[in-house]
Order: sequence, then structure tokens, then C-alpha cells
Amino acid sequence: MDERGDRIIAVAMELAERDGYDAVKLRDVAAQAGVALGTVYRRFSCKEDILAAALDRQVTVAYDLVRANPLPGDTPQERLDALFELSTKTLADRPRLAAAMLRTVASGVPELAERVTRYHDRMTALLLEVMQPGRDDSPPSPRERMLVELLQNVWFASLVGWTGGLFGPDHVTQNTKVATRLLLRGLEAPWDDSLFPSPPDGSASDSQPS
Amino acid sequence: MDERGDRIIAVAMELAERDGYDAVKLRDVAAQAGVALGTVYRRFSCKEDILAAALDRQVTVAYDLVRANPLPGDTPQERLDALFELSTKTLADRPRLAAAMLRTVASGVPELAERVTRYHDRMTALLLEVMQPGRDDSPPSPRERMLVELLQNVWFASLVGWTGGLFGPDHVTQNTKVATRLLLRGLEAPWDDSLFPSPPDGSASDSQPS
DNA sequence: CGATCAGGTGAAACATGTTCTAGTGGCCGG
DNA sequence: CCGGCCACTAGAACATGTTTCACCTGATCG
Repeated sequence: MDERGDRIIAVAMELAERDGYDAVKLRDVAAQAGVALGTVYRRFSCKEDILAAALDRQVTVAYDLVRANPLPGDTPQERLDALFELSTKTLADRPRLAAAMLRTVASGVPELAERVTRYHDRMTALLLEVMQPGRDDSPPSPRERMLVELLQNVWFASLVGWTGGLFGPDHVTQNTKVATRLLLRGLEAPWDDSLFPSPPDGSASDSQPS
Repeated sequence: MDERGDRIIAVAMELAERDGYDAVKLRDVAAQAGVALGTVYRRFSCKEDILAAALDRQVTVAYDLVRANPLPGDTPQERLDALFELSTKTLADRPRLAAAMLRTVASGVPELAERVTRYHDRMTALLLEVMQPGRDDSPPSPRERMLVELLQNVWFASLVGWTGGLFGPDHVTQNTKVATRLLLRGLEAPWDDSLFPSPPDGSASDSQPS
């Protein structure tokens, strides 16, 4: 449908992949997408909006992929490991594109809040799906929400550290793996539920694990 | 000593605090700092370099403060809570400056790698100091390193979520608090040390906790 | 003293994100 | 068919990060 918008995103991703954020020059994007510069700005509020849209697209693709081909592993921990390893490898294959998209997420531009929220929510849904394959879209328990949020935090921040040159992609996988184990283990024990905020819809909190 | 460099950083912070990242216009910075534009570029490789330097300065101030006035709390957990709460509040008081600095850290610009590393290392030292006040600079154990790294990850990513408009600053404190508890608790149990990579200097790994 | 040099200055020039304008063509309700 | 409207286009215009240039000043060294 939105042929033009799609082409713009695709071209921006190509340019970012090849030569990084600065190489995504909107005049080039417009030219290679076969549209005028004004059209780019009709569809997207700014340069970073395009890359945020690219991220949305990427995570949607990943979600559909995982729904179609469930990840291997008999436990949530194994499947989470598999997911993060796969995702990190995918990003590491196109490091400049990854850096450009991460930078966009962290830019804090208010116009991007909606897209970033969408990205975040889809990533959350993906993690929940991986933890419990085939779950309906029943609301997760507060502790599930928290676990998934913290794992995303660790993964995201580690990726930023990687793109910032602090360490290599292996470190990202490593951090995430350790976090998964520590957090899952930390959640095994009983908890003061006051730690976990009630979900916005006010559903009942889950019971303690055995 | 570096009167000019200091003024440049100070002016950039003022402008960022008042009106955000885009308001840090280098011509204005130069003018208000009383130097020529070329001088700005002699000291800093780019706009983001200035903000990265500002972040370095901020974390150094925080470190000295904590060394001088130890945080309250009888356990590492309590002191970590106090540190993150104080730090988050400090950032939340100047949200635009915080957003500008976070954005800079996540920009992935290679020229910033050194400063970002310095920021990261100082933050690490700060966390270690808070966990064990008055510790000499003996190298931390692998599990201490990992704990501190993961906590930084959660804190950083939550801050990014806040500056991106996903939620308020309370959520940052909340996330960090829960992470502190889960990770500390997760670390109480014995661990397969293969999870924790050896520190770069090759010092012996620490023993299991009782 | 005179040469050299590092750093500073002011201004221009350039590159690119962003905005604006005028014109064009197609589509739609009447 | 007509008039209005909306998306698109080409291009200029503007703002700001970045680079470059020509020149100056003060310190240092021989």
C-alpha cells in the first residue's frame, strides 16, 4: 500500500547498513527511493523517525518469525538464551545499522515516543511469547512484566555498550545470559509483592511460586 | 588550568539544561564561553564530545561526593538503593540535560569511545565504592564486576526509557531497586563459575559465598 | 634579538537536516 | 465536465554542525 514509505525505509536501512548513521543523507534517501525530499518529510517527521520505523519493522519481522518457528529449548531460560543470542547475532551482522537504530531509540526526541513505545511493547510481547510459547494474549503477571523489562534493559544497555566500542558482541550475549540466570533465580524465592507494581489494568497479582 | 575548556563545557550544560540538546548551538556556546568557534573544535572533536565531557565531569563530582559523604545504609543493598535514588533524582531535576547526555552516550560515535569508557569505569568504581565503602582499589571479584555491570545496564536503559517518554522517573528507581534485589538474591546461591568470565588481569576468582 | 611554533581569532565556506514555495497532475463530489 | 483538494515534485532557502583560511599573539629556543 504505502509503497513510497516502504521504499524510504528500505533505502535508509541500506545506507545505514553500508556506512552508518551519517551516511543516511536524506537527499540520497529521497533520490534512491525515487521520491522528492518533500515526500520524505510528508511521511516522516525527521531522519530519526525513519530509523525508528525501521526498528519497528525489524522487531515485527522477528516476532512473526518466532511465532512461525518457535525457538528451541525446553525451559524459558533456554529459549530466552536462544532468542537473545539470535537477536544479538542478527544485529552484529549489520553493526552500523544496529548502531543507527539504537542511537535513534536513545535520542529522546519526543516525536519518536510513539514508535519507540511500539518497539518496546513488541519486544515485550516477543519475550513473553518466548517464555511461554503459544500463550494467548492474557496479561502477564507483574513479576513476568518485571523480568521481561529488566532483561530488555540489560540487553539494550549492553548493545549500546557494544556499539559505543566498549566491548564486543560476545559481551552482550554474556551479560544477557548471566542476567537471565540471576533474575530467574532471584524470582524463584517468595517475594514481598509490594516490590512489583500492580499492572495498569488492575488484574490480580500472581501467587508465589512453590 | 583549562579555563577555556571548562567554560565551554559549563555553557553547553547550561544550554542543554535550559532547552535541550538542539539548543546547544556551537556558535552560541563559543560566544557565551568567550572563545572562537575554532577553539571549540580544537578542544572537542564534535558537539557530542562536549556533552560526553560534561557527563565525565558529573560522574566525577558524584564520586568525590560519595567518598566525602558516604551514603546511609547498613547493607550494600540499602546503599545501592540510596545511590540510585539520589542519582536518578539529580538527573530528573535537569531532564533536558540528562536526555542530552544519555543520547550522547548512545550515539556510538567512535571518537567518544574513550570518554564513554571513562564514564563507564568511573560509574563502576562508584558502585563498587558504595557496595564496600572505603575499599582500596583492589580489583573486584568477577561476580562483583558482573553485578555492578548489570545494575548499570538496568539503570541506564531505564533512564533512556524515561527520556524517551516511555514512563516517569519513578519507574527508573523502581526498576533499579527490583534489579538490585533480584540480582543480589540471585548471587547468594552457589554458581558455576564458568558463567563469570575471568577479569582481564587474570587475578584469581573469588570463592562461593556461604 | 629574531625565528619558530602552538594556540587563538574572526570569517568564510561547505554539508546536510529541515522548511518553504510554486507549480502540476490526478481524483472526487457535485 | 468542473472546481477544489491533496499528494507529489523540483528547487530554493534557512539553520547549524564542521572545516578551512588568513592572520595574530605570546612563549620558547637558539
